[in-house]
Amino acid sequence: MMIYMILAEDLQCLKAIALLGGCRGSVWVSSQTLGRSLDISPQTASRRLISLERQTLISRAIRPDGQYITVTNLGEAELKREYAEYMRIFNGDRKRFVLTGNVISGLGEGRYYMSVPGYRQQFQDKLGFAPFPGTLNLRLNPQSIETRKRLDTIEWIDIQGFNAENRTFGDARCLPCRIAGHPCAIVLPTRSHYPEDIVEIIAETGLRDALGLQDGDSVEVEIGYD
Amino acid sequence: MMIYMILAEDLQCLKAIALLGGCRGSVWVSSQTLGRSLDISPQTASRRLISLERQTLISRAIRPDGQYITVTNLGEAELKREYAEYMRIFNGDRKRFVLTGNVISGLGEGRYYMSVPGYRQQFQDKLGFAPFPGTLNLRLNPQSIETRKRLDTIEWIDIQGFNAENRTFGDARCLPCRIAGHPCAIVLPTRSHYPEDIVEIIAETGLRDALGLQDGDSVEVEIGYD
DNA sequence: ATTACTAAAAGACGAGTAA
DNA sequence: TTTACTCGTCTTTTAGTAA
Repeated sequence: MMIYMILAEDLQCLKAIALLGGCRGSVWVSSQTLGRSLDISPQTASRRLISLERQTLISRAIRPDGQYITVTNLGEAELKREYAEYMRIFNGDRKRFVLTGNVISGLGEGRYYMSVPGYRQQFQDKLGFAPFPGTLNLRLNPQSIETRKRLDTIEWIDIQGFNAENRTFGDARCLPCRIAGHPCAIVLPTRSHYPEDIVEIIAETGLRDALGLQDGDSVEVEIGYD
Repeated sequence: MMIYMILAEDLQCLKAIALLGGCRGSVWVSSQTLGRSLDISPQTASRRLISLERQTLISRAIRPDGQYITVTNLGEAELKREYAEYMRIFNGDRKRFVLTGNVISGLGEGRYYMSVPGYRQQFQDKLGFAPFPGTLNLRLNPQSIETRKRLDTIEWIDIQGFNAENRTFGDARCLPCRIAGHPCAIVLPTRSHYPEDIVEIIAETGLRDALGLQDGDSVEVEIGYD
């Protein structure tokens, strides 16, 4: 279970950088200023930064007057893991979210991927149902986009990529949810970028038919009610 | 600014205990199990627990088969501080909350306290207005009680206690908010216990008159929109 | 099995220094 | 001013042990 764990001191340092805005862009930092804010010597601060860089948790541009630091995706993921743990402590298990969006037409890619056995089997194993060959695509309303972002801090189920039919199928992740009581899951490619206002949903049955949905219809997606 | 700072290792250990449920009651832990979950030796785990106990961040009952640990209020406060920092990282400054409740009659104590100069002056200085002599009391609806709990993790403004008129006036804290656009603040005694479903609100003007409120009327309190 | 001590080993810290 | 090295010191860790 425990494969790798960030050191407590490194985490503390990473968090300090994130608090300065390191997740949103480059922030100026010097060993001295960082050291002061963490109550450690500039030397130690310098060493911490080197350590974080070696772990690719931050990236740096070193200048004569200090350094410009950005928290990498890996670093941000680490912080989100931590954040999620605090949410578990204080918000218990009622991590309930509701996304609202409107049905839109997809590109038909979902239908294809859902038919690939390498994916189907994993969904069956990990979600408890084999997906209907087709996905329901929703365009989220602005408020739900914010909620959607917060979902990145809770636990998704990993779907492993594989090779088949002379091509590569990438990693994905999914999050169980419900629409009008139907067990579904939000599916997302892990690596390639995906529009933040769109979610793609799979279920055991065709949701359009089952719920009589048409493009433009409003749909509520409930997460964490299981 | 930096008076005291919990060590990163101690924090990590405290968090692990909280994740086991240490904030909600006693949890069984042994040096070995704790060590395994933190990837440290049982000896180090033991030392960490001793350290946390010395800082009164946890309390322990040691038995031949392990120990029963509870996170103290101080320990929980420390974890909340940490949680709040992660919220700042990921939720930015839009820490927006809405409480909904119904107007109820208070005991008239609010009116008295708001007339005490030692409090009035502090409210003027720290909130930017001198409070109307009287408070608006709300009974929160169940959902808002949950939201109310989360407010404990964000930053309140401290109001210092003092001695005057041959008695002691205790510490308090307040949180700026708005009702129908009016700048207000939730006020709460720091030490004495206060019902979790009641909030007491002050403003520059009498809100009952200004908004035409009567007992039982529903009111929305917005926090973090400033 | 525990906790928690002592003592040896390991590792982190910060002063000094160079660039 | 920086960063980041070396090096002596000091702290922390863990093994071993007792209770």
